[in-house]
Amino acid sequence: MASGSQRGLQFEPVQPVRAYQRIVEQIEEALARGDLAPGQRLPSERDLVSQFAVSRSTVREALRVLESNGVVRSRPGDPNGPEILPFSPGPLRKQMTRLARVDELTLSELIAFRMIMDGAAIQLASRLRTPEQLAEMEQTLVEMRAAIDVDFTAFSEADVAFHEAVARVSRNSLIQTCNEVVRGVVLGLISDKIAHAANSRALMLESLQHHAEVVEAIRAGDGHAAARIARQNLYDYYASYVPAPDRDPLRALIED
Amino acid sequence: MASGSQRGLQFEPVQPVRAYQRIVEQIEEALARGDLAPGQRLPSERDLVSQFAVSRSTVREALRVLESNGVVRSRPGDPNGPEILPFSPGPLRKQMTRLARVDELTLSELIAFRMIMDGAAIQLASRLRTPEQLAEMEQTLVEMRAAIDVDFTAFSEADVAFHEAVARVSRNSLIQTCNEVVRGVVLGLISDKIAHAANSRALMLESLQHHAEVVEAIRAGDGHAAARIARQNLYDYYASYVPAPDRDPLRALIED
DNA sequence: CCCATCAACTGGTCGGACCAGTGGACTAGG
DNA sequence: CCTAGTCCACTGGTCCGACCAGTTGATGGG
Repeated sequence: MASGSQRGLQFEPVQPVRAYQRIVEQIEEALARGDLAPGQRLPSERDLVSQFAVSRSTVREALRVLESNGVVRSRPGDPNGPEILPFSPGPLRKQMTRLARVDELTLSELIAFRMIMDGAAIQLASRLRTPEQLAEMEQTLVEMRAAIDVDFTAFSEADVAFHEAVARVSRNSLIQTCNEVVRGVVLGLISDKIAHAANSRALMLESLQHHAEVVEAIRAGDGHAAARIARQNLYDYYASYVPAPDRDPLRALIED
Repeated sequence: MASGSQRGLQFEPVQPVRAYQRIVEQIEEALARGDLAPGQRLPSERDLVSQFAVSRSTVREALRVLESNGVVRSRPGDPNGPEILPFSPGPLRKQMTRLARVDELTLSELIAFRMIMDGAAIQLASRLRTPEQLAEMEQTLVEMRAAIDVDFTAFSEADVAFHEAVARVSRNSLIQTCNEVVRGVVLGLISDKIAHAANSRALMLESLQHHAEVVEAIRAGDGHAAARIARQNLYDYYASYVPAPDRDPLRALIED
């Protein structure tokens, strides 16, 4: 093809590379190469000024970007200079929260995502769990039961603890983070509605029952059943807040 | 509980909140509230200086952070001021890549995530697809077959097109984006290894065969089978790059 | 030997300055 | 009337110098 032969000298749109960006790149490269490791310190801003041969404003803009990406942390007065941080999922979480908060995202989509993630985590957990971890999960069940007589928020916290325990067992930090983020966003959207629910005690009891069944299936090592029950539980718990026409995809995730 | 009664006056560790951070927060809040929407413009830096009552350096540091998070874009000379950007998966992918590069995220975890997401997308697609969308998927299969005789990268591109078509049908943009991001990260990690694989043609043929089976299951409306085949395909495709002890959780996602 | 003092740094913020661009208004030419 | 060219107010990018509050480690007195 004629156009194919020209691919070699195709031009790319050129956007100006700003000075602070090249500083960020240099530091990130040094980090990728291993010349810079977590725990080490960067030279002070004024030293960086002379090393990079730019003004302090430029150095500071680069540092602010690195800081917001979780790469370094600056503390005023620290004579050792900015610290290289170990990698943390914090910024990833921030980005995912942003993604989940974009208004084009339906409550239905969020809950579908939770059903998928939570189901997968439980499926993995029923295969990978140790006896101690199983005991840990059962302990969170006890706490949930106790929380029913206290408060809805207490129950909600215990519920979160259960799901976090499961996510830990899945040994997949991506699942863990996604679950955490989506749960937070969903709760932010409808926590007020749930709190005002009339028959909350009945809901809590039913939810507890479902969770117990999940743990039972995990104990038996039946990941498939455990995941199905978990998804069903999420559906029962949230479906009433989802507009009826949007419930179809959720049901598609339950039926096998 | 005694400690429980004190929870009300528990103190939290306080770290200095810098001026530029509060600017970032205010703008992000306005965006979350909907007072600011993609496509709109921010006032010029000098206007922001007077609105926030801080210096231009501070405003600029805030803008640099927002810019590195993909929230705004500044162009020199633009009289309309910085532009609010629509959400882009770019920064998300950057963070995930960063984590993957330091083994904070295992290749095994990434692939497990892909198996989960892709499986779920296909399960949803087999329920929600229209006849036109089914035809669209079959079209991508044709392109994959044609690409086998061209190039591995061409095949890879066609494969991406297939998965994107499926993700679209799932009508869940969260799944869509997550899939896209993780796929990009995985490819960045092992694309070079795959390219050097000896029997790449055999692999491509096998992969095509699997994809065809998936489409067949989608046509039949058997979401469960379709998802299982898809996960199996991903496992066969990537397992050899995963350290043997890490393959156990992946297999847990295939067995039902 | 311990502890209070102090001075040399640190990062955070400010204000002003200059530059190379952009884009809209304005004007001369059709 | 419309078009094409010029021009200028304003944009963001960068630099400079200054001040402040805070930390830290050395210093010196008990």
